[in-house]
Amino acid sequence: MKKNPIGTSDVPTQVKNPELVEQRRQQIVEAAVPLFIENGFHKTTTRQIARAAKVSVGSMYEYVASKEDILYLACLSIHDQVEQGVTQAISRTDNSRDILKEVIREFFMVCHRMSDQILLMYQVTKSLPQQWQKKVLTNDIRISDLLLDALKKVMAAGDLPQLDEATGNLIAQNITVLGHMWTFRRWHLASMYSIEQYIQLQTDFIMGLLVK
Amino acid sequence: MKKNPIGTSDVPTQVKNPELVEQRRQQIVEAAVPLFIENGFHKTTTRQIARAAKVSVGSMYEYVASKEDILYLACLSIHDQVEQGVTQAISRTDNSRDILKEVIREFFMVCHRMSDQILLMYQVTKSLPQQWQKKVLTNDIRISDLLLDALKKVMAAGDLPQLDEATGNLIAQNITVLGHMWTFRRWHLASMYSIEQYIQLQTDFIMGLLVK
DNA sequence: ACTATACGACCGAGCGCTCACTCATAGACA
DNA sequence: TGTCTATGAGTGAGCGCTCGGTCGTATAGT
Repeated sequence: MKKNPIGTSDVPTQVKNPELVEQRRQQIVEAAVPLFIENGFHKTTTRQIARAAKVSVGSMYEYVASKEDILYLACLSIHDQVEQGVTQAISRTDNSRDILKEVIREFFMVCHRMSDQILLMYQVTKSLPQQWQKKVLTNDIRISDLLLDALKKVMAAGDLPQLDEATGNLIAQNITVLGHMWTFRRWHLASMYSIEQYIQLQTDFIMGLLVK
Repeated sequence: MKKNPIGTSDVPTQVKNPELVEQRRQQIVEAAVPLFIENGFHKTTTRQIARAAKVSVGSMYEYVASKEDILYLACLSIHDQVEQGVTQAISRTDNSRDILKEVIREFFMVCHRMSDQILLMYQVTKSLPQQWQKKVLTNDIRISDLLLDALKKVMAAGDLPQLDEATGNLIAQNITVLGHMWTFRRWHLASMYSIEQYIQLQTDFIMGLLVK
């Protein structure tokens, strides 16, 4: 089930050989993402990307129809990494007690590691062609759904009160966003808390332990 | 204490008359913000802004040194509106019981009203000149501090357990971010909850009523 | 009251340049 | 020889910003 989002995507290419497409696109995206993070999407030029990817401009455009395509591929790739990180983390903690707390911790650590990339997504989603915006947003929600699964497991085990669908869903999304918060408020948060403290406090907050 | 952030700012101008600067800049910003929201900062041209503001390009550049200046002024203006909304809301609920809940509701309603603008800020902050990025981020934190004040009032009234500084601060920031969440996940959230339901559920969540 | 001078806001054609994208050609491999 | 991939100089559309100049009004001089 190693479905790769870059090769099999809805982005057209001139090149016949699928493995080559796969490989070159990875090359391009891996070069582009740091540039986007550093300079932003709009200030990054296609020449820069090509140079960093060690491909010629012309060649690059064999694998991609526009600069925006690269951005889209980058979003897919980032999302894929986050999702992998989360699923791995979840499977790793599957049979422990306190699954939820563990999952929160692991998810937050993923956010911590991928801080810059997640932040990038917040900035650029609106710059994508309409048709892809929705796709990227939907992807984002898939992550929340993974957390929701964990939450449901805990509920099923009877360690939590039964919550209705709407409430459970919201909590899952809250966890996601509080993880992201560490990325887009990092500048300020990190001056007050270490990532460990942050996780600790937020976990307590989520579990409803802080107030009352 | 009607300190206006646009006229008295650190953005240089060629024009001598301060009131005129004030007025024209407002004109420009009011024209620019909807364009930025609709097309993004980079895809909006200076000509478009000038046209929408009913000023000539040349004239516009008498009040502003660069396109980025306009973005900065826009950020200041948006922040100012949010802050005003929040302070007004707080003063309005000052002597009621359940201050915190009221403040949360009012803040969330501000986020609801200013959805597009807040979303814009998330996208563009990184496009600002370094020197102003920090300023904008710091502004953002001032809002959290307003919420923190409300929280402290409640704690002082004994209606909440005493929380240490670090914890209280985090809760205030969480409230802020959960408000913002309604703006950048609105597309998905609004399909499940009305703003009223959202406020209700999030308030319960924040007050620690949902879990356990 | 009339003219001369100065001032400062306003204007918009156009300059200089950047950058996404193309295409004619070359190379690799079967 | 024919097919697929690689190349990078070239192109032109479009952009932010400038600058020489106009015009309305205030002030000074007579």
